[in-house]
Amino acid sequence: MKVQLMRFMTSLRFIDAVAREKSIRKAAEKLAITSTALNRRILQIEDEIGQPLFERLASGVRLNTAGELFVQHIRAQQADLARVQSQLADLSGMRRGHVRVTTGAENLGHFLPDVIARYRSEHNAVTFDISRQHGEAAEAALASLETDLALVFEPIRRSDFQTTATTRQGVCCFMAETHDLAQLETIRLHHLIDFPVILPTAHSGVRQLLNVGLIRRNIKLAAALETDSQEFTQSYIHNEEVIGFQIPIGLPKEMAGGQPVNGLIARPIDSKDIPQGTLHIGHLRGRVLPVAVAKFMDLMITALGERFPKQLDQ
Amino acid sequence: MKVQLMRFMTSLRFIDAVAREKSIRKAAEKLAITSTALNRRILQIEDEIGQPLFERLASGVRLNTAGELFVQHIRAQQADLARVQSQLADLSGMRRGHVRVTTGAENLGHFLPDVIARYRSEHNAVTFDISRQHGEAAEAALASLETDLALVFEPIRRSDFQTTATTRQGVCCFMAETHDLAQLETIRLHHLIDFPVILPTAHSGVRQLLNVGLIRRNIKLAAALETDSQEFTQSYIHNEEVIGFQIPIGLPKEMAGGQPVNGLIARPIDSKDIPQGTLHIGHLRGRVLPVAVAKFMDLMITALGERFPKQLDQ
DNA sequence: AATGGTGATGCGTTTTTTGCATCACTACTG
DNA sequence: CAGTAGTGATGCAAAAAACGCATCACCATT
Repeated sequence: MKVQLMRFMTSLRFIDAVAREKSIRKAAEKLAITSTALNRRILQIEDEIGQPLFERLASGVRLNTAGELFVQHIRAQQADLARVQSQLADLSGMRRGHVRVTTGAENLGHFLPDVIARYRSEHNAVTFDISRQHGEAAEAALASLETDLALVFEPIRRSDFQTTATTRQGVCCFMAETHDLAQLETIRLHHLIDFPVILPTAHSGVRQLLNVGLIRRNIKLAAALETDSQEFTQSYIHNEEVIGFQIPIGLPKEMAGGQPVNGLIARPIDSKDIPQGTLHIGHLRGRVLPVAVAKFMDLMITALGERFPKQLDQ
Repeated sequence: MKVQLMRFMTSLRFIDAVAREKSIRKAAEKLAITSTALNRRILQIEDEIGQPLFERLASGVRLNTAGELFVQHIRAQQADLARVQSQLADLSGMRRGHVRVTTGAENLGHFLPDVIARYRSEHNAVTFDISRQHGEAAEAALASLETDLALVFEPIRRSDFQTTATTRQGVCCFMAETHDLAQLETIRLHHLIDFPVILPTAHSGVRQLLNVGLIRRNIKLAAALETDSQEFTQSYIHNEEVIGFQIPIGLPKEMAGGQPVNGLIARPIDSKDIPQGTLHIGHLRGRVLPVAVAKFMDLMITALGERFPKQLDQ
């Protein structure tokens, strides 16, 4: 499907590209034009604005204060144009659109793929961008309009993050079903002592919750590895009997329910040891979301409610 | 003196112009280009959008639903660009900008001229557009981004009108200082019976307040004339001893204080007969105002507070 | 001093936009 | 019912704008 690209936006898109690449020549290459053409477009806009938008350095260019303001305007403008296009598509019955979601690692394994497949089965002209960013970066991506929706697990830092739904999630361990601890219904932190574990990376919400519990109970774990790749953790467990950590939404449905899947099994950690965390779905406060984005968000919330009927808050 | 006109906005401005003129040829004339050039620009945009924005009629064109949406986007975009330009001017110390104010007739005589003169004495690179519209039309002008600020005297109808300050205003009569009623400190409605009056037009806030009182007291006035021109009323009073109506903000300061000015004198109507009305200063809810606009609004509120310290609400 | 990177600029070429003339259509009018 | 005056659409040639090449000037690093 060939996307029509609003020619009246060309100069603005170019400026945005240069701002991102911090170099006219590099941006020109990405945009498939010559650096001279791009350079002159920028000079022309700067002339119309009445002041420069970029500082010229030996190594390229950098936005100055005016440029920051203007690029912010450009992005807002692009986002609003996307919203309008989405509305237009909606009223002509085409159900086109584009949705950009930023999420932590937890939701990449099962939740998001499921929801997106479900959404696209009804609206297959809607396309998606999924990017993986932890908490603060995800919120920044919202603010700079680089993404439309964010799923953030603990904590929310910025006031311009508008939460539309949350669900409480307790941390689980998962391990080979032959592991000693697999016998227990619920795991206490002290059980984990001396078993090797794979920890999520430091800036993930799961790790931060873990840390709270470990400090409170004054427990040190034998961290064999540190990664935020759930895939890696899962396949590594087949090689060495380590314990991984995850929240229920990051596990297959049956595993979250306590059943073994592919030789792996999950067990909840006692909430007396580790408090439950909150998974937030939200967008930039004050934005009017494109139709496709709003509908996808609704579906995510519905799906969340189906999986966690008791924990969902709207 | 609009020098450089953001070329990247040209097509959008053109569409806006056609939407306003409801005719490609008429818009083309205003824009000083040929109708063919304008026509093709519109066809091109419609092609990029993927659907027509205008219905073609024998008498010209009219926006369709998609067009309405898109033009709304264009106006929002223009307003935001103005805001950014204003901010850029602000940070380069130029204090440029443009402010569009819509107001009822009350404020055109003294209040707005005074405030604008005061503002421009400090920021003479800021330009103004003053347009005169009663209540509902003023609010619609805000919503369609045709104006930045509105001063509306009674009542506010739309929920997207964001009030930033209000002041209570009681209706006054004004007349020749030789008029019989000029003796009274306060005027009751029944005093007015049998004196000829000049009424404000039906859709003005003052007239509507008057009507409330007249109906309540079951009084009919001898309306010699109906006009919303304060100028006309004032000069007519010199020819025939009629009584006019106005709120304090529409009168010279001394006159509002009870002093005669140029042979005219004002007297308040008893608030038992006619309730006080509310003058609202406001803008479109959710808009981030350009720097120049926001500062001008602040000054208006300050000036309002100076003239009516007790009645001001913020 | 040499090198490899950056953005700016003169100039001829290509692409886009514009204006003129004209068509096709519709509403109104005598 | 024919005539007229208005509308938007389109083919084609001219004008304007954007583009690409070659090159300059500048700066940091080697």
